[in-house]
Amino acid sequence: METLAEKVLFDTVFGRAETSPRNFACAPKAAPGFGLECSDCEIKGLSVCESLEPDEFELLERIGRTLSFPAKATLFEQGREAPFVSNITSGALRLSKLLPDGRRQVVGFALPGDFLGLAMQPTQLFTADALTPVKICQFSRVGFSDLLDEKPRLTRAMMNMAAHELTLAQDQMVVLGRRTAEEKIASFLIGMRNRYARIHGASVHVPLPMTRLDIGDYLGLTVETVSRMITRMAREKLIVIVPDGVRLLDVPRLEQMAEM
Amino acid sequence: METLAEKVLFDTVFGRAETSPRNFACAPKAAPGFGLECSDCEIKGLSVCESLEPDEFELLERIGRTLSFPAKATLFEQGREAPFVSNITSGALRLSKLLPDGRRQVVGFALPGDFLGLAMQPTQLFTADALTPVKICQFSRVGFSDLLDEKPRLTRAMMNMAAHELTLAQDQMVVLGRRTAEEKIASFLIGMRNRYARIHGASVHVPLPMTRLDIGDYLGLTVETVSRMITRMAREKLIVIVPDGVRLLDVPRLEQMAEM
DNA sequence: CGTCCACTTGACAATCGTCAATAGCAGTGG
DNA sequence: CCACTGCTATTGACGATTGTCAAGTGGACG
Repeated sequence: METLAEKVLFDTVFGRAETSPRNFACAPKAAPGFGLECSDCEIKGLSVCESLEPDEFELLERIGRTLSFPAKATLFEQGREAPFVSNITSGALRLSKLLPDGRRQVVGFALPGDFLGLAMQPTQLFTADALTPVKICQFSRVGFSDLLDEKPRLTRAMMNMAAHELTLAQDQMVVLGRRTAEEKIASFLIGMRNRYARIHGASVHVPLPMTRLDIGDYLGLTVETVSRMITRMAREKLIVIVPDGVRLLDVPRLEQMAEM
Repeated sequence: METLAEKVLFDTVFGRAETSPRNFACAPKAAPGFGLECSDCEIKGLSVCESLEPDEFELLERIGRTLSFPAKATLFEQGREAPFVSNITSGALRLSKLLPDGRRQVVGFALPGDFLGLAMQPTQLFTADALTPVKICQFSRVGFSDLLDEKPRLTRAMMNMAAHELTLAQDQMVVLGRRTAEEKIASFLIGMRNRYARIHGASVHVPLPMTRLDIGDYLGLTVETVSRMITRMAREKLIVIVPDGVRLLDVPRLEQMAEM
């Protein structure tokens, strides 16, 4: 339901994707309460689950369940117990760390296919808030951990995913440490576009479900600087600001600014 | 032993390893000096190897070799082929990413027990330079990858290590994005102390094998700012500058400044 | 003894943050 | 329907932390 609404929003606001979307072929069933329906899963091809044989999904289905959260819901908080790990199937999350004095660092935005709890730690290392209505596929942490011991290919997939996240984190370090405000925004926009491309297919339309404050806390900037830079890029015809996102006008130029 | 060091230096300086990758998994070498001696390994308890049964070390010994590098040697360069992965057994490395215009971000300093090549990518994602003489335990990437498919516990250990690195990277994002110059230095010093504590045991003496420039490129600061902050902290009796490092005088205060 | 490099220190500049005011929009309730 | 509230975004003026430029010290090494 949320997914459908999202897709409608996406299509309404941004028009059709440049290349055909790959993952919305079949309509998902709203799963009431418990139980998984992996065979219907819309992000099968993106998640760690793809490393399992079809019959192995049964094991997952037994220890997992699907859950929905409304926008603005907090899925879990930094420092609390972490009894579950989960796989995002639709929606967007903000993952953030809070400093004692209130300063905040957004360590990432989680999208469909992303896994929460890679660290398999007993306590949460950051807070996760829903930016849109969100659906996840949730597993008991210890149950999932036990499953890893039985399914080497799943472990391998998790290792690859962790390694991939690590390289993204290192790229983000470069952005945070060595780039100007304008370059940070450019690299953020290009990065979001690339991430949506994996899910919806390539498009110059980039939904931004997070606020300017969230973007600032992700890039190590203030709201005001984010706003000024986005305004400036719009004035310079690099982008157009649309409701709930932006449209990229000069991708080559933006990519050059974001260049690694 | 001296012969080996010279040969390695030769290979390093003249780039033999990177231009003609040899497959050590298949090479039936029994040359004295080559091969592993895992039973004598000084970082056994710290590395991924600890996840293996004693008899499984034999497999590692067959596909790996030990190598030494002098200080300032470049182990590998960003963008080049990555035929090997390795485990650091002694020394310290600087891992850095270079931007087209010359700006540099140090993404980490690698110490004994750290693993290079977690991402298992065919090309290097960053450059690794020796800050001190370095010893590593090196494996062919594909050979090691194959071993992972046979040894689930090793895969699990690698996953945990990648996940741990990821949490460290996220902590570093907070430092880069949301901390002042002084806090960055404090958190860097406390972080280095904690890492050395795992290896050598706790101590207020913190060796700093890297230059101020390296520290700046790690923390998103300039050399001058790093120098000023360290000088100031020494003036305020938080630390004492000693040859090749610092001595921490007021650890509680520093920890408070670095607090997460 | 001279060169090189790391480090330090000072003066000045600029990017970005802080503070403040305002507009726009959605939701709420009289 | 409209006032009211609260949040987000934008814009301007000003300020400070940090970067830039420059000069100089000291240690390592040939």
